[in-house]
Amino acid sequence: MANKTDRRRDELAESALLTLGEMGYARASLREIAGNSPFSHGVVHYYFQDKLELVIYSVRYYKARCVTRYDGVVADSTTPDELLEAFAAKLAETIRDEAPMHRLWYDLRTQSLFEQPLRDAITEIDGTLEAMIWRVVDRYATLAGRPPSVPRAVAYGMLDGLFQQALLAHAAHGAAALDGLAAQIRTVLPLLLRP
Amino acid sequence: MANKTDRRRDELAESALLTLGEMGYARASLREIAGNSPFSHGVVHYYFQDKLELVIYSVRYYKARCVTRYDGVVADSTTPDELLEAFAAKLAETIRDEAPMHRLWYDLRTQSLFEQPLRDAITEIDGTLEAMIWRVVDRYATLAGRPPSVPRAVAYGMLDGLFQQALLAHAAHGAAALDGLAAQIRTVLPLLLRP
DNA sequence: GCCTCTTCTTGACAGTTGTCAAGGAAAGTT
DNA sequence: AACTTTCCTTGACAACTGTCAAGAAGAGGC
Repeated sequence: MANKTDRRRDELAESALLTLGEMGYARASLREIAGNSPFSHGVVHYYFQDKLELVIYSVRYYKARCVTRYDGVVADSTTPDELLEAFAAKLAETIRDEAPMHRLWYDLRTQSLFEQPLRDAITEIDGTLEAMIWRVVDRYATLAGRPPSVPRAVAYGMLDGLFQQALLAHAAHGAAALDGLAAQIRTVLPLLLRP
Repeated sequence: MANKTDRRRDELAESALLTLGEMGYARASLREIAGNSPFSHGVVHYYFQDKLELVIYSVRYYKARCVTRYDGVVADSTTPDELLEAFAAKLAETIRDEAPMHRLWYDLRTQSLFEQPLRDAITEIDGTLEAMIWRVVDRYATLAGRPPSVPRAVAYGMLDGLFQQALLAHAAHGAAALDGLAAQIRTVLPLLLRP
């Protein structure tokens, strides 16, 4: 019973993510979201109290899957350079394949600066992303036999900034920007280890 | 004549920035913007063609002033450490004093991922911010007598990412986050120079 | 005073939004 | 088969949006 309800919620979340990724948080109306789903617009209020609740549920639903994106890279790499290359490739790949989801994430994170109701959920998810990145950096340090030179928050802030710039460049200049990102990662990751 | 018109445009921009910084791009209506100005809501279309034109004009108006924010730091510092401390302090200060303007900037930059009409203006302004940051890093390198270890775009992406995280932390946990930012800058800036 | 051009206000327009209530359809239970 | 509960659609609501046209208010020249 709760199972079936959650199934529907997930289904709605999946449709919502499509629309949200295409239009952004502000311009994605419930009617548009429902239009990209097998249901009508009224059903949203049967499964969610708010537009906000739907949005938060949806982004949680997405991020829950994507925080494991680099775990394979971490597990499979046996040398620092191999990890670095695999990580850089994966970063570029996800911009290429999931740009709408990433811009949605940055959209919501920025909206959380204006709407408190979003803040807690966003802060929590951002923390899981930081942990995800730190697993990569930490493994990279282990493989290199050198300790990290920066704390978790710094590693995440730096790499997230580069990722965001790459996303912007990808939107502006197309796929060529992705090569730039890989090069940047090759420059930056070694700086995150003590010499 | 063109002078008086531009005067009014600036006046409207100033009011618009107040409202935009408070509500964000999506929820700041022209009526609300005009309500925080000495004029009525119709006047916007006398001086601007669009809401978009007003918003772009406004953010340009603001950023034109604020890209010189660190020029004093660059000009007055005589040692690497002095520059570093002054830069870190200035970063924290502007989050404390101008948080609404910064969240507006990130809001617009993210919206440019969804609305092409915004993209060119945003890309151009982002370039001036990159140049602003590079003037700091370049001067830091000169004072230290060591060359930078990363290109412009990397320096900007990294520092912008840290700044954004600090802005988020400031919104979530208050002014305490600003000390963290200063500490992070002390950690990161030296990494941007070749050993 | 009269006329003209600029500046600004008012009021309306068509469209969209989140929300919700009323009731139909479907599924499950007895 | 009758009844109950769950699920979903439809249609309406009040509020809000960007835009624009009509005309008032003001400034300046004659």
